[in-house]
Amino acid sequence: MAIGLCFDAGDVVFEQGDELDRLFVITEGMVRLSHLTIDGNRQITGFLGPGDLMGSIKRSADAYCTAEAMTRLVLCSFERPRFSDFLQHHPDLCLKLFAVATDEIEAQYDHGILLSRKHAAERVAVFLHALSQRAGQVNGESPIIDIPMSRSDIADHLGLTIETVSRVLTRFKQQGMIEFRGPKTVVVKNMAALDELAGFENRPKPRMAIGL
Amino acid sequence: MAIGLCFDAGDVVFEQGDELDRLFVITEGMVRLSHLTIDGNRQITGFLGPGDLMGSIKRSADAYCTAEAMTRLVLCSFERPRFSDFLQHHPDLCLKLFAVATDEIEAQYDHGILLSRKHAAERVAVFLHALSQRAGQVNGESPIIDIPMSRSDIADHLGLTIETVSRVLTRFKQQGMIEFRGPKTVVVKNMAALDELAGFENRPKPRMAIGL
DNA sequence: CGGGATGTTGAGGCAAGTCAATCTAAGTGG
DNA sequence: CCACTTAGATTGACTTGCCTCAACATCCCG
Repeated sequence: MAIGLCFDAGDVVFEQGDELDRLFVITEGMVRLSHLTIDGNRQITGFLGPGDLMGSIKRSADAYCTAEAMTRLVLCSFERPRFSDFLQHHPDLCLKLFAVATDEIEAQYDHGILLSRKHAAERVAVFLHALSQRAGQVNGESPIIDIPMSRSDIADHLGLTIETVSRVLTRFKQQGMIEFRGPKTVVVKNMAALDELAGFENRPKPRMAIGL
Repeated sequence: MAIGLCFDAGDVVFEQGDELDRLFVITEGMVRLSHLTIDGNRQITGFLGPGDLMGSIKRSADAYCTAEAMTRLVLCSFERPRFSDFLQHHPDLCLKLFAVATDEIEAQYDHGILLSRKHAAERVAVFLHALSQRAGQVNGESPIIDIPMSRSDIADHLGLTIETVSRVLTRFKQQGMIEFRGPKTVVVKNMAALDELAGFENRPKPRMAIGL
């Protein structure tokens, strides 16, 4: 029933508009989900990692997003009809998945607030905070954050421009909050200040994400 | 199992942070869902109407939003544990609900794009478009839209200020796109122009919404 | 016919976008 | 190993759309 799949960085797993009747669980690597609007804007709806779910989950449908491998990627693929059958016979799992979906709705509410009400610096702070959380390593002081995505990806995720993202990051550097080890690696020198800026709402983050 | 409930306009059904172990199906009337951030911003996460679902759907949790009746309101209330049991024994319904949840995720993706990339005029156009859709009456020409919510609600839903919402509406009026019959009733004189502005993506809208 | 809530209009400022010019990093081939 | 190329990132000057603040108009309900 399940098929293993491998992709290289940059490969497209599925494309927006593709008729997709399949869903995936990420085993290894990271995925970027992006959506193009008719007026040519790209929105990064999310970044997924190991354990996360993506693809056509409800009835068969055209994919909302394009899914691209950001790193070497290992996936587990399921045919949706079979998966639906499976869920029919495992109602407990179905309920769990439903909970994951509602968590994602809440996460999107939060993201909407970020997009509509937060300043550029706050958005970037939230983003860095989320990255450091994901890394999981609570390196007491000065955690090192690896930023696997481009400035353009960050901008399209946070509703900013690459220039603004760049400017905010250099301001953070000048303020001594962070230090750079190359443009894709950051050392957080003042986590408290970052959390303060992020306006950290102490809601526990769901351990599993979902993408469409 | 199910209990009927009645509210007057302005009544609070449940409040953000309340421990909520109950979910509701709206029978009659409209509900406004709002979320307050720690920095004092209010975000209207959505407006719900007849047939829509809201409340604590996953595990018991503190409510994310405050739910207020915008009109006289009739609800059907369910205890979550019993509802979960019910779902356990009706996996087909569980799958349907899951589909509703994923529709909501998509809707939130779209809303995020609106909040991050669309101009004030486009946002208001999308909003008016959605209102006219909901009304359902495809009055060939010049549909009449009833706007049950305040400018403040609209602003907090679209990530704008009341002043900007007001300005955009008067601009629409000056351009001959709409006409006012009082501040809460609008006649659309040029639907094509409105759709154009809204950047109408021809995705079929889900018939059922969900709120947390 | 008040008076509070809601909506509109105007003037001015600012955060972030746009446009454009470097700077840097990472290849690539001679 | 080094010039050359190219994509990505940074920085700067300028513009602008929306927010802020403030005044005014209108609606609604006792």
